[in-house]
Amino acid sequence: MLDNKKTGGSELKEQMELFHTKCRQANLRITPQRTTIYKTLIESKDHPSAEMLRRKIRRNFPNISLDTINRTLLTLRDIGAAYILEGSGDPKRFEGNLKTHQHFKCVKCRRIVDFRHKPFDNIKVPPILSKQFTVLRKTVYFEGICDRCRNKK
Amino acid sequence: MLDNKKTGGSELKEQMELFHTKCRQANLRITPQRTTIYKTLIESKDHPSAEMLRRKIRRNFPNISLDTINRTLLTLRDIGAAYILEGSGDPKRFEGNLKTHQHFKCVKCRRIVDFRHKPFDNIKVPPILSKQFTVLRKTVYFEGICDRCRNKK
DNA sequence: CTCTGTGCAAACACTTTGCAGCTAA
DNA sequence: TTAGCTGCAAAGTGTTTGCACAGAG
Repeated sequence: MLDNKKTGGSELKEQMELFHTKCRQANLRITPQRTTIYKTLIESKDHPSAEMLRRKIRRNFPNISLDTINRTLLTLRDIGAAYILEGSGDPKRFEGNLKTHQHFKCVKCRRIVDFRHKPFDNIKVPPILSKQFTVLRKTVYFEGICDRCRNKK
Repeated sequence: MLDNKKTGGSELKEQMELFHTKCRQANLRITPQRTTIYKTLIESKDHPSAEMLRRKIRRNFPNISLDTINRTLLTLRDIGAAYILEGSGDPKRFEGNLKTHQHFKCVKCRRIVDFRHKPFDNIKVPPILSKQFTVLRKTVYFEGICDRCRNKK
């Protein structure tokens, strides 16, 4: 992370215990695979895909299968221990409206709703970014459950 | 779009002319397929995927192929007439760090960089959204070219 | 002992690529 | 005429699913 303070070394152990508690609460078994996958994920600073994780994990755990990693990552998301940053697996969705606006996406039905909230129109690129990168697009993004899906069940 | 003003009816014609100009500037031919795809895209309020567009277009243009739609959409993006909102086609990328922070993504190498800009930590959900939807995640997101890729060429 | 998790293989969905024929300019 | 575009088919990549066995609780 840009501009990051060092995180204490014993924090990891703490986080793993917290994770195991979370698993028990969700009635999930604590398996070596699950533990390794979670540990490798939170130690990774590169927002890994399943395949990227597999490469790291296989050094110590040669027989782990990609399916297990995929399934486990989705499980982690379901219990709120991780989230998907990028790449829905769903098809690409295109926007042709170039006027500044923002988006809300329903995680259930995948509907994407445009909205316009003027205070978001002119968010500034923080200097820490513009110093290093060329920013081409900036946006404020919300995700959740839409009215239709909430009313369904 | 939530909270939208009506757009004038003749705006479409204007936009199509602008598009054709853009094509000529980019040395792209103006084909019936391209015209239809662009027109259908900007008339769609649902951020369509290639497949969703195909269904709409096939009513009037039964023989259009999905590949053409896919290719054309990428072309539209390349000339800046559209952009990809969602679904990179790339594998899912996971985040295990649940502390509030923001992301920058390089569109060339797909590197995702964390950063922290405190003013973004507590963006408020606009009432127009919270009235209708349950917001689970909110974030400020930047996209562009990272230092490494810029220095490469 | 029981029931969830894992690994394997197959199925699936989406996207990309190569190529021959077509067409806008 | 000729470069770029389209449609088709095949290949490629990532994800999901069904099933039998293994292992956590």
